[in-house]
Order: sequence, then C-alpha cells, then structure tokens
Amino acid sequence: MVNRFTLTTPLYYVNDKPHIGSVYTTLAADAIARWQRLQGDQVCLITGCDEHGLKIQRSAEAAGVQPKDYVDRMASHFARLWQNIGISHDRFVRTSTPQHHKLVHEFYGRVHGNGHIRLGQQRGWYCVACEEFKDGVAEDGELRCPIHERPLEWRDEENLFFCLSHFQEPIAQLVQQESFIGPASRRREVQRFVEAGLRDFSISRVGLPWGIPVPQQPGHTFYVWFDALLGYVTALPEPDGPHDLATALAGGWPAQLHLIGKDILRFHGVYWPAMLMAAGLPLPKRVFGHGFLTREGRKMGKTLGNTLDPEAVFAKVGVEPMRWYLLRDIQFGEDGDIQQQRFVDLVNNDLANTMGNLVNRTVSMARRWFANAVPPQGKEEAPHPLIPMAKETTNQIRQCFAQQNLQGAATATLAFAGAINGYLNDQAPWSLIKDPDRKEEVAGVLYGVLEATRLVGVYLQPLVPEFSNRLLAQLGCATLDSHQSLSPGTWQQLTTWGNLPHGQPLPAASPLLARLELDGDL
RNA sequence: GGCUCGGUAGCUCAGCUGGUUAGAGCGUGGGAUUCAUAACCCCAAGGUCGGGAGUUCAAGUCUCCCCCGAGCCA
Repeated sequence: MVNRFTLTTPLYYVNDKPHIGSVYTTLAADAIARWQRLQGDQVCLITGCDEHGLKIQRSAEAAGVQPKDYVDRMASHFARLWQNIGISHDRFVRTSTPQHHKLVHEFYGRVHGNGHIRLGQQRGWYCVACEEFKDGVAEDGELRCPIHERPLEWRDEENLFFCLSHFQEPIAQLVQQESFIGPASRRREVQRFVEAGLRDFSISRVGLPWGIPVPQQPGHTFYVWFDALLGYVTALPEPDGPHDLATALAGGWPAQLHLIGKDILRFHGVYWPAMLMAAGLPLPKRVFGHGFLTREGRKMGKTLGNTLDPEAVFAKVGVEPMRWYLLRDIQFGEDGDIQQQRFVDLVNNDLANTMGNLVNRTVSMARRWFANAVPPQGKEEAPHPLIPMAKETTNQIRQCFAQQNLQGAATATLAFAGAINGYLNDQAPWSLIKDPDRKEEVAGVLYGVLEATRLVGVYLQPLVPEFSNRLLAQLGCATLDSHQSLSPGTWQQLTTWGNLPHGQPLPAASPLLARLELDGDL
C-alpha cells in the first residue's frame, strides 16, 4: 500500500510574468515533492495558473487582446520557466479550461444544495488589484487601497454569498490544531482572525464576463478566489480521463500540504477549508505559509526597480546555485533577504568548496593510490568513526523534511560534509601513504570518506538534484531520478553505510561546480 | 487604534520549560598543510543579548513601561 502525497504551490495569478517569489515557492515545493518520492510516496505535485478576474480582463484589454489569448501567453511563461529550471511537477492546472469549469459547477452545486449559498447585496469600495472589498479606508477622503495605493471603485451590486459564518465553530477548531497551519507564528494570526468572527463573503460578480458563469444566475460569474482554490482539485484527475469530483477525490485528495506565501494564508487556512466543509469534502492536512523575499534589505518592486527577473538570474548563475542559496540560507517560513555577496559566498563555500572539493580531493586520492577505483574497506577492527554522524544526519534530515525545514536539511548535510573534511585532515592519508606498510590503513580511511561522501550526494538529491547526481556519478554510483517515486525502502537502503562497493571504478575527477565569479548585479 | 511576530557578534540568524566563562555560518585576522576547485583543517578578535524598571539566590530567557522594524485586523 503506497502512501499518497499530494502537495500544491499556489496557482499563480497570470496578471504578469513569474517573479522570484513564485519561483521560491515552487522550488521549495519541488524539493519537498522530490523528498517524498525518494521516500517511496506516490506524489502529486500540483502547480498551475489562476486565470480569471477583473484584473486580468483589464490587463488583456490594455494589451489589446482577448483575455483567453492573454492568459494563454502568460501561462506559457510559467510553464516554460518550470520546464527550464527542472521543476518536477506532476500537474500544471489552468483555471480557464473546460475541465475546471465543469468541476466548479459541480462543486458549487453541492455547496448550494447543502444550503450554504445565499443572495445578498454587496456595497463598498473595491480594489481591483486585490480583488477584494476594503472597509475602513475612508478616513481622510483618500479612497485608495492601502496595499496597492490605487484608487478604489465603488460597487453596489447583487452578489451571491458563501455562508462562511455557518462554519465558525468547525473552523475555529481546525485552526486550533497545531498541525494545520505552519509555521506556528502564523497560526496565531489566523486564530485571531477567526475568533473575531467569520463573515459571509461574496462569491460572485456581475458585469464581469471573464469568469466562470454561475448556474441559474444570469449575469453572475464566480469570484476568482472561489474558482481558483478549486484548481487544486481540478488538477487531480488524469488529464485525458473524466473530470468530476469523484474522480478527483480518488486521485489524491485531500492534499497533504498546501505551500503558499504568507499573504494568502487566510484564503487557504479559513475560506478554503470552509468551502470544502460546505461541500462535504475532506480537508487538506496542512497549510504552510512561507515568508517574503527582500533584496539587499529592501522590498522588491517595480517602483523601486530592484526586482529580480528569474529568467535572467538563472541564465546568469544557473539553477542549482540559486536553488541552494534560497533553500539553504532562508529559514523556510520566515522572511528572507537575498544578498548578492552572501549568495556568491555561500555557493562557493558550500557547493564548490566544502562539498565539491571534498569529492574532488577524495576521488583523486583513491584513483591515484588504488587503481582508479574504490579501495577495499581495510581491516574492520572498529566501526568507522563517521558512522554515528552519518546515522544522526540521516535522522535529522528526515525530521527536517517532516516539518518543511528545508534549511535544516541543507545545513545538516553541510555539517556532515564539514566533518568529513575534518576527518580527512586528521587522518592525512597523503602522509600515511608514504609508508608502504600502511596502505591498508589508507584504504580504510579513503573508503570511509568516499562512502560518507556518497551519503552527502544522496542527502542532496531533493535539494539540488543535478548537483547531487553529478556527485554520485563522480563516485561511479547510479544517479537518482527524484521525478519518479522510488520503491518503498529504497531510501533506507541508499542511506545504509557500506552501500558503496569496493572496486567500483571512479571516473577522473573534475569539479562538480565552478566557483562563481560575479561581475555586475544578478 | 487593537492584535501578532521580530529587535542577540560587521552580516544572517540559533539560544526549549530562567542556572557554569552567550553560540553557529558568512565576513575579518593569524597559523598549519599540499590529496584537492588559491580549495580543506585549526586558532583568534568581535556582543553592557533595543532601552528602562521589577520579580528572583540567579534573566538574553519571566512581568510591566517605552523605542524601532515587519505584518494581520479595524
């Protein structure tokens, strides 16, 4: 019985091309997905695009194209980027597809049938950029959205409302569970929001053609959020199979994990589970809201002109260095600052020096003194001194991934590599080898170091898969494909000491990663 | 205005239920070494733990007030 693990990134709003924040979420999700596959889980990593709403309709108008053409183009930017940087998603869902429409209708039918939809009047100031009604902004006569600093638009229209208030109690209980919202610091915020009392929210708009029509309500289309969240479910059925709720549910629902930015925590931690309750569907197990990225201490934004264009960054420094930097240096969940100098320092220190050079020096010695192959283990008088730390590291990494602590997994691996380097220096096989009588001892030392290094390569697979595979290949080992599920138990085997066969040929050493020399800005 | 989370070495941060000389990584300075990608290893300098008051035998760690930053809600 295989374990299923469905996880999602947000469905990115295609108002614009992908930005570094979306890349960050997606890289993290990819790392977790790869980890679960390595554990033998049947993983479904869902990403995609959210393509409806007034903002998109207007962007399309501004660009002088039909909304559908506009979103097609934007969605292709996302799809291509994920392809280019090796994201291992299993589904790429788009909310403007007929399959999605069908599912939204079916879902709405259930919620409506269960008595959680009512008609009401929505009056107020609306921010198109947020796609939300704002209240309490009319203090100084300046009717601007506090977030977008754009003028608000007055609305007075008949809307359908989702009766969020029906779920006050169950939602309060849900967000009280420690495991439901992570990290803990953000759970409290949501709790307070719920305690303040849940109010029904409108789920339809009138006069907005670019949206999914509401059944039996001519002129109404669904509010983007109501339709977008359902994309997670739409994504599940096989692309060429039937698209209905039953199939979707059987295909991996509920999700184990929704990975999102902290800005949309409320939608995922409150509105979404209530919607699912209203339809009588199972709830996701966990919602994790990570922090935002700044650059050199400042918010990134078009007005400041300090945004990082993902395509340009990856073209300049490659995927794996940026991936390592983001996952290793930023505590997942907290805000993080991208600093160019630190990026270069860490990539060079960690990837090129500590780990890359470790492989390089080790393989060189083994090849030189042991006929281009892995030496024998030598006399087995006592267990190898690196074994306890190897076991400890294996455990740490498992615990870290279970809590979305990607930084912890990265630094545990790094610490192990550091210990191997230290051990190597203490043993100084390059000195021992000068005494022909001690060659067997040297063999033991080098075998242990090569084997420990192999473990480093295995540990790195979910974090930096390409680098990991170059490392493993340098040791003559089979590479890993973390785009596919391993059979259960394989990870256990991979992380068992002694897996490296002696006599295995070692290819000539070449640097795993060249040190970065950045001139100019990222 | 209410609430939440932060303010610890130059930088990014660890420090659980209060208890020996406050830790790590990066950066900086020095040493050692040559197997290796001027890499690796070792050592050192550097902090009145935002400010103030209090509780306690003892506070970065608890209480109160204030200042600064980020955010949520009004």
